Amino acid sequence: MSAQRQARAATRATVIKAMAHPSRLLCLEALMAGERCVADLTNLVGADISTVSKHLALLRSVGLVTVEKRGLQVFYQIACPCLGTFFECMDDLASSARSSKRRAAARCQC
Amino acid sequence: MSAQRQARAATRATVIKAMAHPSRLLCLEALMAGERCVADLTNLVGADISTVSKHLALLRSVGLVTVEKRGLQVFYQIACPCLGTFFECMDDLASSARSSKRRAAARCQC
DNA sequence: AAACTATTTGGCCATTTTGCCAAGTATAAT
DNA sequence: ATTATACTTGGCAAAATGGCCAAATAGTTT
Repeated sequence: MSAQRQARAATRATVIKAMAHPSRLLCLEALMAGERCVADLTNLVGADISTVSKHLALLRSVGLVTVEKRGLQVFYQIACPCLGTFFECMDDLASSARSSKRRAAARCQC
Repeated sequence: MSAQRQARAATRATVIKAMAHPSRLLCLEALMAGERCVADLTNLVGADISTVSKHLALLRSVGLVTVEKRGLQVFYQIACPCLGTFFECMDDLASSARSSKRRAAARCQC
């Protein structure tokens, strides 16, 4: 019974961990407006292209994005449109966590 | 302009990273059914109580859970009920990512 | 006040994650 | 065929995480 829960938690953690990085979130956010090639995302993130490529590979490995190669370029696209809602929710949480005294009433409304 | 995006991505990453661990997800899941004390969560997770305590402190630091001390015990409670929806979404993603050939059509519907 | 219970904190080591550079692969252009 | 372009992969050092034990803290009970 608990083994199943543990397994599910591990699976979820894999996906969530893949999102848990500023550069990867930046990519996901950009991709929500439409597909982008690696060079564009690299420019946006401001890191080495090899670094960004690895970040994207990770997102891909958990299914958060899909890939399509056209000519020399590789275009990445989000696979989970609902992320937008979730991100806003995280933003709300973050701001309430920042407020001087965090009280129970500050819970999110989503 | 981009500096603001970077900052927001960093903030989001902090919150999401806090969720990105099997034990912490297990705790969040349990807490969705109602508050729990550290001992209960420790029992559920199956790690040292000091380890679980640190996991909970992290969740608390980003505002994902709130705390209430009553007597000797400390009760943790989720601050963001919408997590349930999000987790299901992650589950869907994970299963489609697992399916033999991952195609664009396998995108989530949430 | 002493002993006990529930939880947190401090260290410390093992493991994982990041990021850059260099090298490799694939497709296109000359 | 060569050269160029767009990415990916391998390798390695630096930084961040995770987990246990021991010690400290806070609140209870005797």
